[in-house]
Amino acid sequence: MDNLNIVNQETVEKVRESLPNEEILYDVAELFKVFGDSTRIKIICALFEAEMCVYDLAATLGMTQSAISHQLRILKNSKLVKFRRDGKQMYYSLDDDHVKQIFDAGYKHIIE
Amino acid sequence: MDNLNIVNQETVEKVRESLPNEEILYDVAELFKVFGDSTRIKIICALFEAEMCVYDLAATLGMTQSAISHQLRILKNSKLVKFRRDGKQMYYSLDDDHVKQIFDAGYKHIIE
DNA sequence: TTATCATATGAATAATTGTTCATATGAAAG
DNA sequence: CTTTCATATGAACAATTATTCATATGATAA
Repeated sequence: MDNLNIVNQETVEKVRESLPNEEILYDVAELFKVFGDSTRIKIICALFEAEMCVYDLAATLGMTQSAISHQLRILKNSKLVKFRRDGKQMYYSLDDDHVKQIFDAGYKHIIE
Repeated sequence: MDNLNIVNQETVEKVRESLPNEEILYDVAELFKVFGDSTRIKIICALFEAEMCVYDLAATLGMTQSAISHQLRILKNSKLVKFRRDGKQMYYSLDDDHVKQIFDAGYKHIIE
């Protein structure tokens, strides 16, 4: 990738300087990837309403316990959900307001 | 998936009623999926600064013209970018403010 | 301690997806 | 019209990923 064919050198330089660093952009993309799956979006939406245990989430979404649990792990790893134990159940809930803000931003784009 | 083992029937019912419809959630997930790739996030970030032609985007990101073009097509299909011709070049730019709002929401979560 | 039950997890599979390479397209310049 | 050049696109490949099935874990209840 040489520079011989660059059309607008100034623009390229300006943009190169303005780009957030590689690693942050990678993390941002990874974060959006978590939102980029129907099952996880449904889990997130469900948790806007109430904290829920794994089996109830599965029943609500019509999916297996295992599938939900795998997806919850991804949400956990991304620090989007937190959980607590109550008796035999693990109750999951959203970790912070950012989740709602991110969801809403995307949701707005779709419904408009 | 029967209801025999549901732990909190009321919660399940409340959440079932509150969930946005299936199709909208699917579209929301599809939208976030577009943001969930490093290359596309970089393209989006670059276009925050200036409209750019395909080759300059490729040069800026250190990628091939073909890879960028393929990703621009995905951004185009999602109505996130628009474009115009100027001479031999196609100049791409962001289609609306939602793009920035969505990006910012995710970016905030990462840097905090 | 033992049995039970909700949840977690590993392996396997199918599907999706990003990049490359080769080539097509189509507007502009000659 | 013909050539050139920027961009677009199709096919192929490798990598990633969501779900399923089977089973492990570990807290609770007995």
